[in-house]
Amino acid sequence: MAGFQDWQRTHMCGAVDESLIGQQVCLMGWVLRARNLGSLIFVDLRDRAGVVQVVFNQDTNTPQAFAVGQGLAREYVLAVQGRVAARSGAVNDKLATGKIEVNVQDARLINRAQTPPIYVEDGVQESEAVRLKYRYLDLRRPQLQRALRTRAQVLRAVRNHMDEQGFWDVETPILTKSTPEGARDYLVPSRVHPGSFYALPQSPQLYKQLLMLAGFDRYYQVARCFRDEDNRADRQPEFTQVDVEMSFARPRDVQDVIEGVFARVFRDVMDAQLSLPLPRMTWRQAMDAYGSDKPDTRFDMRLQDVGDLFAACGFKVFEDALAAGGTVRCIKAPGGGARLSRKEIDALGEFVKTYRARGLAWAALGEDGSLRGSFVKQISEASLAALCARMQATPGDALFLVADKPAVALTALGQLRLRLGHQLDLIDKNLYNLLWVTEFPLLEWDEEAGRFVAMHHPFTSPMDEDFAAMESDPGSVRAKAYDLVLNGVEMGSGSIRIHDSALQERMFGLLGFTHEQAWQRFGFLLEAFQYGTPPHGGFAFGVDRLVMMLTGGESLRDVIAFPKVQNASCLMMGTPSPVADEQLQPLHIRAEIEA
RNA sequence: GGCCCGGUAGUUCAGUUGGUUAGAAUGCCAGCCUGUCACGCUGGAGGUCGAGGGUUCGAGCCCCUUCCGGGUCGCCA
Repeated sequence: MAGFQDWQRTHMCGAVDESLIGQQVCLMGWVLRARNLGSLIFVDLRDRAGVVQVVFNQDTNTPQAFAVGQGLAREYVLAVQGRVAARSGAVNDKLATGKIEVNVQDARLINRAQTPPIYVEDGVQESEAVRLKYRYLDLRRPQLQRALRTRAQVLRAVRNHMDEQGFWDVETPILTKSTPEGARDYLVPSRVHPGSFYALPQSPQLYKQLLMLAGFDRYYQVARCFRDEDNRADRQPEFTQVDVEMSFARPRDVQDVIEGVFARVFRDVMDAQLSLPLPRMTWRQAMDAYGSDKPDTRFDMRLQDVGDLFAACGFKVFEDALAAGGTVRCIKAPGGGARLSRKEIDALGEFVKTYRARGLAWAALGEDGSLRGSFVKQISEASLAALCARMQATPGDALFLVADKPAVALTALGQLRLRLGHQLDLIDKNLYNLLWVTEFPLLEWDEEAGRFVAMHHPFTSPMDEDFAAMESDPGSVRAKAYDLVLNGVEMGSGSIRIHDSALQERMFGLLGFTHEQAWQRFGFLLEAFQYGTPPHGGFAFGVDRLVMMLTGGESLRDVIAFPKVQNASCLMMGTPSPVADEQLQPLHIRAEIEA
């Protein structure tokens, strides 16, 4: 291996084009594939810019150069000097550089490679476990390179915009304080303080509020956050969010800034125009119409309240649910919904049960106008007719109903709506539907804990109009909280914060904290609030999810360079790992693993 | 913590009611090949059927336990 120190790379492989025909180039890259025809060897040479064909020829190459070509295998690192030429063989339409090739004049093998366990090509079928173990090889695939390039472009667009809007990028600690409420913390033991622990931040929430108190006025940060909870395709234990906070801001002021950032990202990265201001709906409207606080508005199929039609319909399931304070909601699967087979409908019934619905009632309107379904024989004709009228059902439609507690009925039908939207292919994949969901409830009841918990976080301000109900009817209080939703996925959330010490204590009271507990846990904040706190509010949105949406990825693993798997381990490095007792001793920790 | 799917050659998979020596494709190795581009042709090597236990004359296949990967409910202020 002769090395390459005295060679100067002139072009990226993927950047060689017809304009260079006749010119001398020096390329360096990885061997995607070598086709050895004996005295003629074609090599697909790859770098991050693309692939180009280089040709070794026994008749024209020096024996030394040709020997390099003969010794090549996949993923070897190669340097070639040669002349760009129009293809003397057939043009390859599948290759961006398919009209040209590089005829080798000299070549050097820079490094060899083991036979790779995966193919470094898009559209291959290796299991994700193998790909993640060899992530550095998987990352060579064009698809992942594109995704991470998009990610870099998104971050650049965000930073450019926020800088231009007068926001200062301030870093906050990674070693921070464990707080109750919220997700489980990742903990870091202190060597100097035996028995004490730092926590990795779930978000820079309190720091950014204190920065407002400190007069920074407009702050943002690309912040890494950590949550020790079970993962999903769209949930990683560590993730990146763009964290924003503004002083003297109303909800609309924050939303304007965030809309601006998203418009900038769509313009710079996707070359697409967002129409501003974005649509808005209240949380109540979203739940009632879509059965979700993050509605996918790319298709209609709205939920309807049909409970009033069934108070005395003769069908015990509906009547009992209503009598127990429940509700009956309905969606209409249009055109072709009635063609769903019995087996498919049974599967839908099982599906809603995973969301705690007791069952799924259905009715299908045949092309001849006849009605069949799970409850049509047990219900009065008048109720059926009223239902069809309310739902504006036409032949070929199917109706699905859930009768249950409101929260269950809405969620189950909302999820069913999404499933049917996909199953019946009602979703235009080219749309990017962004919208605000506003006026979230301040609190939600936690059955397990037997108390209210904050829906957003405990620092969220109630709406002024609802102050009076805080103690008398806490569940009805709305918050100055808002989420940004893209195609049914929560991009981020924000709120106007409490900036008054007394109101903050009132809020802690609603969460069941005594005065002493509140001061013990958040004393630094309550004290800080006494030193002249400006009204303030902000927002945070997930970079990983946004990039996933923009690149059409199925999982956050597709847009994070070194992701973790479901059980939060890294298959490549073997993270986490046990440590030696000698490492634990200075930390005053002894590991005793429970059986 | 619950539920569902999966684990067989380097890789992707097939493997019938439990029955001789576990197959295919691709990759890999060797040889041939001047216009290939998933090059082609000839030949060859390659297996702890995730692991442990059980049932059986006999287990890739049946049962139990467990590990690993994926999805999901709970959880994720």
